[in-house]
Amino acid sequence: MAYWLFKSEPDTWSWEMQVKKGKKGQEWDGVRNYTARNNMREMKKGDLGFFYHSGGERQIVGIVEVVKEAHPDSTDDTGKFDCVDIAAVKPVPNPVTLADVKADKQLAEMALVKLSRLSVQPVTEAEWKRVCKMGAV
DNA sequence: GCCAACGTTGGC
DNA sequence: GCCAACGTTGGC
Repeated sequence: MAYWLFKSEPDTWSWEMQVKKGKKGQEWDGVRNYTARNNMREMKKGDLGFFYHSGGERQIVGIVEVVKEAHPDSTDDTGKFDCVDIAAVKPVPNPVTLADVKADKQLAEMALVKLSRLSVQPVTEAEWKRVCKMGAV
């Protein structure tokens, strides 16, 4: 089991929109970055991820599950990019903000801090547990 | 709205 | 294959 973090501008694709898609989930399409694509290719069905709102909110608001492994991105006409399908699992009762992550010594090495521009990031098991604890999951 | 970080593109 | 120019992202 691996853990990930999906970033999105809430104006473009929000947690609320993700929840409305239910258990069937939704293609995480539109990614045009090779590192992010490669991360998605590593994902297995059943892997879990955080759902992070960038922009004005900057906080982890929910937990998602990979429901379909990497396949060609239907919105990409170059054939270079893949995406996975993810479904909302449950909200984070106490959203963990970027400031919270930065202020926590155990999370200082998180990709969210170190690789702030990467839209699909790996999360270690230790980081996962720590954020879940902070978020009262 | 600015700016730093960084990925991508294109000329050589 | 290198590197400068450029565009985009995202935090502040």
